[in-house]
Amino acid sequence: MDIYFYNTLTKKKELFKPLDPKEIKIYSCGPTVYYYAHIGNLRAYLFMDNLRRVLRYNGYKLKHVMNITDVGHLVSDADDGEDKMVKAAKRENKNPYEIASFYLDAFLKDIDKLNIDKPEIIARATENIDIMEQYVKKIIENGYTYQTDDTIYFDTSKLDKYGVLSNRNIEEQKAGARVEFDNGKKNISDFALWIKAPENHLMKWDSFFGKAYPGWHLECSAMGYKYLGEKFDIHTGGMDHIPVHHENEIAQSKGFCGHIPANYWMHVDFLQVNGGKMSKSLNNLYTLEDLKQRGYEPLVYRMFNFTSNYKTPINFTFEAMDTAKISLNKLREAYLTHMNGNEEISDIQMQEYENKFLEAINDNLNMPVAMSVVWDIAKNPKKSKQLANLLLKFDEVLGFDLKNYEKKEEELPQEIIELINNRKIARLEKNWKESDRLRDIISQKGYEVKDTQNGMEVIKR
RNA sequence: GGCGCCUUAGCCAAGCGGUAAGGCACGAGUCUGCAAAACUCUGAUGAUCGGUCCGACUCCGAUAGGCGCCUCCA
Repeated sequence: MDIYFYNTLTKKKELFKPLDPKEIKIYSCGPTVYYYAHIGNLRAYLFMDNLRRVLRYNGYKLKHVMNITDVGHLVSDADDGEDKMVKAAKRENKNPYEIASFYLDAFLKDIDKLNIDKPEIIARATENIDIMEQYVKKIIENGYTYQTDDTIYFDTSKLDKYGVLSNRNIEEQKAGARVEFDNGKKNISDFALWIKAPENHLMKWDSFFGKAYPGWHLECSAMGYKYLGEKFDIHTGGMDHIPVHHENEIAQSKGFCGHIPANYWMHVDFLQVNGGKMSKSLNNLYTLEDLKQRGYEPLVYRMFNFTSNYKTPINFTFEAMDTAKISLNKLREAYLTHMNGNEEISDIQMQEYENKFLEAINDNLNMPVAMSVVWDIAKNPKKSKQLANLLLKFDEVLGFDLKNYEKKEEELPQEIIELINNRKIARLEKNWKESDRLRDIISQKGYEVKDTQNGMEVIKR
């Protein structure tokens, strides 16, 4: 079935045509590992996961690269700022390499917890300095650069057009730019490719330009080229990458080989918190760990994300997280219930479910609509293994790990077990007063008591 | 100063030029000694104003509010 993606390059939803139907090539801008990922960051990787799973559900094989930025990026083009890695290193009294490996590890753990399907290739910038150097040399050879005492700049005025993604153009920006024009740059949109390292700079490499380090945007172009070639199918990233990072990647690629590196550019919009930006100063930056402490397992956050489309902003509220938490439990319960059912579902019905689901996910990853199909199945009054298996199939895209879900029989402390037994006796004797008293005690100790048709059920809260 | 986006019921939200998916909450009911759970039922005329059209939430314009980018940021 046809797949449609919204393409930032053309600003339209387009039919997806792979370069090579045997293998889809994707590049995703990954994290800069200088601190814990917050849930806004993680939305981007849930999107990436979603894209992977949808393509695979459609039968495609993937070659997907994600970079890990462990080279410090300067705070600005002018060489007067500290870079993020160095800043973090100072903060924690470690060297930048220790910072990188610590937070890379934390990041990988987070995406595992979210059940995110990892790209085939995870490439660290520091391990690819050589390819970046080659890349720059070629751009220089092709005549797209100029150099100052300490920096090699990309000359954006040499391009036929700069700003194809974001509709920016050099002239307009000059007019009302808020940013100071850096000394040495010819055009405001020019950017550093290769920078001579000051004496005290910690991360630097020997190169044709002396001890130096790469500019901000180079790593993605170079590693994309290394693993995927001059042209690949899809490039993903956050909204914020559109105006600078991805424009510059496009510029670099044009300077390197004359064309835009990817056919489809897909960007995730931001997660907002209570209608506004998430920021440290507002004290609303949450990590997975923060959510866990408030009682939301990581997959709840996954569920929450499926209420909206990736390319619109989503508003994070704890009310919505409660919704997601309950929903996830209901879906799991429904799955188990269907698993134990034996009713027949017609082929026509089954086919309709499959078609609707596929149509939704292939329509630019429309997860809200896909979920409506899932709920339709989950709430089907006929209880059927066929439906359970269908949910399992859809779970290849959803990623809730239903297959491994089973109702956990909580290991209850002896104290609680005794209370439960006493309550059972009280109930047999129809001593409701005692029964309620015991329920209150159990509840006070943090356990929830339910009297179902199959007897008493006690769950830790 | 420039570029762009958003505004749909209490909350998260989808789609669509022809009279608004889904989830959760709320409310009502069934069940139960009660409670919880489960199940059933139940809600919006689309920020405001104006225009185009036989017909607009869906297109155009204005107003209000919000968000993002132009500087590291998913």
